[in-house]
Order: sequence, then C-alpha cells, then structure tokens
Amino acid sequence: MSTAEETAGGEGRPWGEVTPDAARRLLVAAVEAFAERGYHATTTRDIAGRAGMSPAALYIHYKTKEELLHRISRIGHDRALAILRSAADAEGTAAERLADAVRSFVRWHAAQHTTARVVQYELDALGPDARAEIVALRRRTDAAVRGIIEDGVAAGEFDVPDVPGTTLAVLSLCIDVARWFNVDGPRTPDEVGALYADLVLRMVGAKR
Amino acid sequence: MSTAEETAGGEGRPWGEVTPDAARRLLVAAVEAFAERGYHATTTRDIAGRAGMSPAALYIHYKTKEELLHRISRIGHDRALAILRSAADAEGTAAERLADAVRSFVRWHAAQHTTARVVQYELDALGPDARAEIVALRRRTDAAVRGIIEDGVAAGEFDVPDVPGTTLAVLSLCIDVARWFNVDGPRTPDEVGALYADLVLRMVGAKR
DNA sequence: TCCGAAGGTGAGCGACCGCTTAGCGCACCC
DNA sequence: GGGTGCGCTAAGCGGTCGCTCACCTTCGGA
Repeated sequence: MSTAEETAGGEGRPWGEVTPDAARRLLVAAVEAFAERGYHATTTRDIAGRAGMSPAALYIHYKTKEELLHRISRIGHDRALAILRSAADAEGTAAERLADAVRSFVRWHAAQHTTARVVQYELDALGPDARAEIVALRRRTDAAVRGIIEDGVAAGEFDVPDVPGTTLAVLSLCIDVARWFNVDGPRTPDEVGALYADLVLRMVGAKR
Repeated sequence: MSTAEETAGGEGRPWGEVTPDAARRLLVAAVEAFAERGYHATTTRDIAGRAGMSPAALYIHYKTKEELLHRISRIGHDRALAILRSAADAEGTAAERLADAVRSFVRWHAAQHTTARVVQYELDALGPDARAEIVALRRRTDAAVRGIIEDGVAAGEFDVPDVPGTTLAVLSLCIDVARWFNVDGPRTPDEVGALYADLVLRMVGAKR
C-alpha cells in the first residue's frame, strides 16, 4: 500500500515510481539542471554528468532530451493535481476545503520548487502532442479549484463577483510560488502555505 | 516634452527611446523572439531575420546577444517601476493608491506581456553584474508596494498580519499575469487590472 | 561452460551555435 | 568629384550541441 500511496501522488520520496535506478538518477539530475538553467540551456552531457554516467547512457533510458522533460512534466502535474484533489474532495465547508487545497498546493510548490519550476515554466519546450496532454491536466486543476469556489458561492459562504477570474488569480498566485521560493529564505513551505491560505480566503470574501 | 514623457516610462509607443532605427528594430525583434521561445532557444540569426537583416548586422549595434537581453530587461524594469511609482506617490488614501498601483502595474504586464515575459522570466540568463543591477530595481519595486501597505496599516485602513509576506504575494500575483495573459483570451488588460485591484484590496482587508 | 540480453562506455558525426572579418555600396563634404 | 566613414552583407571560424555506433562488461539461466 505504501507504494500505491507514492504513485498516487503523496508527498513521500519523489520519483520513487521511476525505475530502474539509473533511469531515476538521470531524471532527478535532469530536474535539477532544468530548474537551475532552463531546458534549452541544459546539455545532455550535463545531465549525464550529474547522474555519474557518460553522455551516451542517457539514450538507453530515454529516446530524446525532450522525453525527459515530458516525463518530468507529466509526473509533476499528476502529483500536483492529486494533492489538490484530495483536499478538494474532502469533507467540510467550502472555506475549509479551499484553505486546505491552497495550503497543500502551495506547500508542494515551495518544498518541491525545483520540480515545480520545471513543470510550470518549461511547458513551451514540449512538442505539440505532449503539450496538449499537459494542458488537459491543467484544465482539471483549474476545474478543481473552481468547483470549491462555486460551492462556496452557492452555499453563501463566499462573495465572488467573477468566479473564473478569481479561480485564475488563486491558481496563478499558488503557482508563482515556485518562481520566487528560496530554501535559504525566511519562510518554510508550511508558513507560506498558511499565509497563502489566509490570503485566498480573503480574496473570496469568506465569512469568518 | 513628448520625448521626455516616453523615456520617463509612459505607456506610449514602447522602445521609442531606442535609436537608431535599426537598433530598435533589432531590439523589438529580440523581445518577440525571447518571449516566444526563451532566451537560450533564440538564435541571433532568428533575431536578425525578424528585423530583416543579416546575422552580422546585430553586432554593429550590440556587442553580444546578452547585451540585447540586458537592455530589454533594464528598459522594461525602469518602465514598470515608473508606472508603479507614479501611482504610489500620488495623492489619496492608501486604498486608492494601492488600487491604482495594482491596476496600472497589471495593465502594463497584460498589454506588454511579451516584454514583461522576457523581463520577469529571463533574469537568470544575465551575467552576475547585469543581474545584480536588475535585482536592485526589483527591490525598489518591492519597497514601493510595501510602502503603500505600511501606510494603510498605520492609518488603520488595512488589516495585514504579515506585511512583507503580503507584499510578496501582491507582487507575485501581478507579475504572473505576464505568464498567462493571452491577447485572444476573454479579458482585456483593463479588465484584468480592475479585477486584480479589487482582489488585492480584499487581501489587505481594506475597509470598504 | 557457454550464451544472450541488458546496461554501460569512448569516440565521433553532422548540424548549428555565437561571433568575426574582409569588403561593398552609398550618403556626405571639402 | 574623389576621398571618407558608416551601415551592412557574404562567408566562414572554432566550438558545442543532440545524438549514434561499435564495442565492452556483467550476470542469470540452460
């Protein structure tokens, strides 16, 4: 069951589902390199070097450099969506569910900010097919947040004049955490999550 | 005086201050290319081609490809900061000034989203010296917004438990507009500005 | 004991990169 | 009207890129 939990998108050791071991090491190396320098500025020699292998070894496990990005993006989006959904589908008032969703979504973007940075900002480097697949996942993320806000409005808990616009702003706020979050900075992922949950409840005019 | 207004950071024709004409055409071409594909994925041949010139022509006006990015980033930050400051330094209550600042800052990030995308997301491609210069400009942007919020708290207009954190969130929200804004989308820059000004007033708990 | 698949390496191919250089056309000026 | 300098081009240099290929090692099973 513990393996199922990991592949289901828990916050346990990341990339645990990627096998064999060499393929996982290459993928982790690629995440670090892409996050530091960007996809296009990263060379396959750099990725292989970080994983302690020769440049040619990369092509035993992945067909192209783009396939690496695609796998990273796919797994990252799956995990982020699963985290968001588990809060969105829980019991409780709309305010509780929205706060939980934002808290855990932001915590993930802060704690896994290297992964999140690649996942959120390197979409354009993907080919059309891969990009379409990822965009579909993002629409489901949007739908999950919009669903909570709509529930809150229907229940009279929230005051939101523009539901789609507010949904967009909430998600934008959470996602951008990956851009500015710094491990050496003054805030822990938990603290940012708590701050943002409060701010988002204010944005939707939650009765308090 | 009209030239002075443009160089002062107005929203009039962008890049009007860049001369001679060929240098401006190259710079505009670079903004488009960098925004579409990213700095590292853009070739000097592509930039020159968009400007209707041969690859070598670029090096008559700019020493390196990085100097182009530096100039774009510098001018863009100057303009964004000037827009923010003119709202921050105006007369009025803190709530009015904050709403004005967010409205105009967001409007710029939406209307000039190609420029803003380069300015906000390609910082890492700059060398250490150029990056340090830009980071200093960003600190002044942060200070301008924090100043308004502190004024509002001191005047009893706002209810903000964490001023630095809220400042960060407000700026993050505005800046990320450049990432998702789409000219073919359902919202005009003015509409996004109005929506965001309202959301930010809610975030700071403005009495209304 | 030998075999074949799986996983790895060193060398290198063809393409394309940022950038340079030699030289050309043309407005301008004494 | 012949120099002069500026803006630009054609050609190409050295280097690095993504990726391939021939070959090597390791190891479980017949």
